[in-house]
Order: sequence, then structure tokens, then C-alpha cells
Amino acid sequence: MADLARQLGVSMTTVSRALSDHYSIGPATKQRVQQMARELNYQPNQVASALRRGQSRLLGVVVPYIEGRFFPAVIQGIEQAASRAGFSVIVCQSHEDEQLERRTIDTLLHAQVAGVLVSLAHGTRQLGHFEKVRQRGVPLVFFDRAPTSGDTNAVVLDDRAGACQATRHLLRQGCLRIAHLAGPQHLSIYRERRQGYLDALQTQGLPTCEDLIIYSAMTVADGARAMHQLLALAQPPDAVFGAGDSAMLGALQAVRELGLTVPAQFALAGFSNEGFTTLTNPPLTSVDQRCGEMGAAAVRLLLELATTRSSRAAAHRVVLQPELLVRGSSLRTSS
Amino acid sequence: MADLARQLGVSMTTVSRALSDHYSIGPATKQRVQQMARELNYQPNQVASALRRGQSRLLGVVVPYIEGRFFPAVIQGIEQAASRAGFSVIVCQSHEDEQLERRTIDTLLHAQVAGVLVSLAHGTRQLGHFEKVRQRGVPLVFFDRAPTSGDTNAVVLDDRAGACQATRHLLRQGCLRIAHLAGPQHLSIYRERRQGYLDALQTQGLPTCEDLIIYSAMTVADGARAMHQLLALAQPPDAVFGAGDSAMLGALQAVRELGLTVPAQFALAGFSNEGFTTLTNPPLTSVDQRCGEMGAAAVRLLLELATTRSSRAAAHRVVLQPELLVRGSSLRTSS
DNA sequence: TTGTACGCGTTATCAG
DNA sequence: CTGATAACGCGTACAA
Repeated sequence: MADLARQLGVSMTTVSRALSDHYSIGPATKQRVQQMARELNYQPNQVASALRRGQSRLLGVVVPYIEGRFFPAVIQGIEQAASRAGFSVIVCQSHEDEQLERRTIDTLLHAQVAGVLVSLAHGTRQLGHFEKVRQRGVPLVFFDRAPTSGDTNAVVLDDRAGACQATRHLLRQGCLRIAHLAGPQHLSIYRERRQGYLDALQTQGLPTCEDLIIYSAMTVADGARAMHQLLALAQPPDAVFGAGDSAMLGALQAVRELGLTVPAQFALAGFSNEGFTTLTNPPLTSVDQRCGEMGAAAVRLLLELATTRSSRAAAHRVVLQPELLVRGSSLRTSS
Repeated sequence: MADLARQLGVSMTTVSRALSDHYSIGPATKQRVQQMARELNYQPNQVASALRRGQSRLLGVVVPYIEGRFFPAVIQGIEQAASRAGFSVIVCQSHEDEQLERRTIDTLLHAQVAGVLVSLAHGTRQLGHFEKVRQRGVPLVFFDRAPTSGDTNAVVLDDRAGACQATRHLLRQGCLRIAHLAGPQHLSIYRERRQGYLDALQTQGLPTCEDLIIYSAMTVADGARAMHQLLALAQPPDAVFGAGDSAMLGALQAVRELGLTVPAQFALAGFSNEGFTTLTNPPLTSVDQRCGEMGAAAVRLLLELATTRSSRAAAHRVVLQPELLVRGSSLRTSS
């Protein structure tokens, strides 16, 4: 920067201001400085800048893990939105461990990140480390897995609406008795999805029957097992909505092995739009979680907070509507 | 830090040195300082440290994309190894675009990363941006997709050996005529895998037949199509080794629809150990790419370079051996 | 509108 | 073994 100033016969202050587009610099000077900066291929030292301002152009992201489809896709969205705004992204994993989560938050704060995006580990109970973030004035946004207490900024999915949509779709396809594969009910996403399923039945004035709801850990094997159980009932269902795609994969395999044709005799719809849903035969109808949009929305919210920091206004909570992707496992040609 | 020094009645210099375990500090003093640091919950400002030393505790990672199974798994390995060594990780995507790749490298250099790990975008031809990294004295390691010119540090997989291993496994299972689903031959990984397949046949003294090799883009549909073609031959094969798992998924579906039992009448083995390989029926035998080990090895190599920077010794090239995971699609009970 | 001077929190250098 | 001091590169209050 000193070189630049000398070459132009101005002070470093002027250079600094011209490059950061400060208002008190004449347009002519600005032009000259920026021109020369390009010529000399000047690269501002972001570390020095971060030290001086106490804040970098880095966003920290904490996720439970980065395998599977969901989190990479969200990170993808975060990355894109961030880079558009001139930020880079540090990704850390909590491995579903509260202790590690606490440590990664520390790491990020030390790196002077300009903001933190978090999806909670399942085990997390104490939220003290996030309080610390707030105290340092670093904006904080949760996505997907947010604390239930309402005074936090978060971007979440409307699981209930998605489940309702999927179930109603099955009804519209002419299904009369729809079963549900439910996940562990201590996780809110699975509670919500079950509730959405019930909503859909109730708005149609249909009876809900606990025999048609099977609870499990939602593995492939669980899904297959559940179908064997359901199809052995006196009044077996003619469709199933599952709260996760893996279980639905097992369900699909089981249904076909039991000799039913899909979707004519039995229809299926899942949740999450996993990668393999398009690979099965027939492909699985599923509820997409809008991963990319979620990431983008989280960044937007974060940057908004960063600029209007003063306003201690009520916490924002963005609720994304999922999208039902209808595929062969539920689409009857008649409709 | 000033507080710390005052409380202990020593200088900041001493504190700094004690905390970084400098040799010229008495063990007793070290103890006292570190004790007090813990008590006051002192957190060194990494940004200031980075500014002063011209190097941070950040590693930059550039990958083409983070969707799918492979790269997240490698990043996982990188993250783990890095955090063990006290480094954090910035992940950037090149989106298979040379221009973007160049820009991410700049971003990382500005962030003063201590090292850079790169998996090349497919389109990259000019390697000038990497030369720049070297000039700044920042250690650079490629993983998986490395430049062909030999003077670079890289961790790669022995695709040829993996393919050979898989093919030999099929031979040992009693298969006599093994076909191959090959990928685009302008990509070295697919060339290598084809070669490994040929190696296996040749070492067994078996003839190789171009009719049994089908070239495609390796999609699910390609795999199915290929099987229809192969099984219509006058002398159809009794097994197939595919250079990618997606194609093998299509192949498996096609084979079963044509009425053959797997693995008794027809055996299959794929490459990459994708997530869905355990979900098919029967599960797919596949060659695992040791993603985690690759990440860890890359970090190890990088840190090694960082310490022995002076030595302009020959570039290291670590070649990882893949691991064949035998599953139901190729395992005959007789064996 | 521009320039001067100081400080952000560390660490390297040199002197004790 | 320890301490004083300068410097890393930038942003900003204040003076001109």
C-alpha cells in the first residue's frame, strides 16, 4: 500500500479510503487509485484489515456432519450467497457432540468471523456458547436445527406443511388408507412430519388410526419390516407416507417383493429427496427440503443482522416451504 | 495478554513465549503462565498472530464441488487430521471452472492460509495460479485430481490396482467371461480402471475382447442399456466390472429384469463405494476409495512440507491402495 | 477533500 | 533465562 501511495503522490490514508469507496474522496482520485491498484496488482491484506476492524470477511458454519445429501447442499447454498457478498466460508463439524460444538464455536470466534451459522448437534442442551457469540456482537443464525426457545434468528423448514402436502397428494391419487412411517418422536422434525400427516387426513374428514403409524429409527431395514407388518393387517393400507427416504427405500423393496405393483396397487411418498430417490424402480416421490434456498436465506438473514446490528429488534424466523416432487412411486397414470 | 503479564509480574514477551512453549523459558515460569492463562480464560488472538507471522492456522481446500459422496468424505478426513494438528479448514468450490478455481486460490492466499489442498477442476489447463502459491512459499498438495506433470506434491489413488483387484475377485468367484463398463477415456481415472481390468484378465491368461467393453458416460441408464447390449451377444458374459457405481446400479436392475439371478448366474462389481451400494438388493460389491485416508494423508504431507520448507527436494507423491468391499452382488456362497 | 499519527495483539530481535 | 522495543498492514480520530 505504501508503494501505491508513493507512486501516486498521495498518502496511504487516501489510498485506503479510495479502495474502500469512502465518501470523502474525490471521484477523480478514486479512479486514479483504483486504476493504479489494478496495475500494480495490489492485494489488500485481509488479515491486517481483520485485526484493525476486529472482524474478517469470513463466515463460520457449524454443522453436525457433512456427509449425506442435506448439509453439503445447504453449505453449497451458503457458499454461493456468501461469495456473492464477498465473504468466504469456514466449515466445521460438531459430529453431533456438544463438547465439540462448543470448541468449534471458540475456534470460529478466534478466527474473528463476521458471523456464525449453526445447525445444532442433536445432543446439545446447554446453549451458553451461543450466548458468548452474541455477547461479542457477532451475528448468529441457526438453520434447520434451531433451539426451540423463540428468541433466536433461524431459518427452518415447514416440515409439517411438507408432510401434509405429500399425504394430500396420495389422497388425490385415489389412495384411501394411508399409513405413516414415523421417526423418533423426540426429534421435532419427526413430530412435525407426523402431525402434517394427521393434518391431511383430518382435513379430508378421514379417520386416523394408530395401527397405521409405525415408529422406528427409519433405516432401510426398518422400512421393510414396517411394510411386512402393515400388509399383514386385516385392513392393509394402500399407500404409505414415510418421514425419511431410507425407510421408504426398504418399504419399496418389501412391497414389490410381496407382489404388489407400484404405484397401481400401492403408492409411496417419502421425505428429504435423497439422491437415490431417482435411482429406484420406480423412482420415489419425495418432499424436497430446499437445501440451497435454506443456505441462501440463512446468509441473507445473517448479513441483514450484521448491518442493522443496533436494532435489538425481535428475532427473525424464516420458515421455508418444502416442495413435493412427484415421481413414479405415487403417480398413477389415470391422474 | 497485557492483563496476564501484569497479574504475573512478568513481561508480555515471557507470556507469549511460555504459551508457545519456547525453549528459553524456565519450566516453572511456563507452568505459572499456563496456569494463569487457563484461569483468566485467555484466548490468543489468532488474527494478530497471523498478521505478525504472516501465516495463520488455516488450511485452504479447493474442490470441484461438495455434493456426492467422495469429496465430503475426503474433506471429513482433512478436517479431522487438521484439527488434530490445531488447524482449521476453509472449503471453497471451483464448480469445475478454471476461472473460479483461480479466484478461490486468490481468496485463500489473501486469507493467509498456512497451506493449500487442491483437487483440480476438470477444465483446468493453465496452472499459473498454483505457481503463484509456490512463489509465496505456501505449501501446496493436490489430492485425487493432480496435474500429470510430475513435479507436484500429490496424494492419489491407485485406480488401476483397484480395478485389477475387483476383476480378479470376480474371476476367483468362478466367472469366466467378464465384461467391463468403461467411462470416458479422456479422464485418467477411467483409463486406469480399464487398464486394471485388462491387467487382471491378462495375468490369468484370459483373452480380452473389445466386444465386452462398453463405453459410456456411466449414468444409471447407460448401465442398463449396456447390459441389454451385452446379454444379447452370441456369447454373453457372466459377470461385469464397472468403473462407476451408478452405471452398476442400472446394470443390476437390468440384469434382474432380464430374469438372471444375482450373483449365482451373473455377478457384478463396481467402483467408488457410493452410499447406495449397500441399499440395493443384493448389495453391490464395490472398490472403496479410502476417502478419509486420502484427506488425512494430504494433510500429513502438507504439514511435512510446511516444516521442512527449506528442502527443495523432489516432490512427494503418495499413492493410496483402494480396498475392495465384497458384497452380495458378487459373493457366491460356494466360495 | 486530504494527511498525520496512533493502535489493533502478537512475535522477532536484540540487549541485559 | 528474561525484558524492552519495534514492526506486521491497515483503519480512523483528529488536525489541516
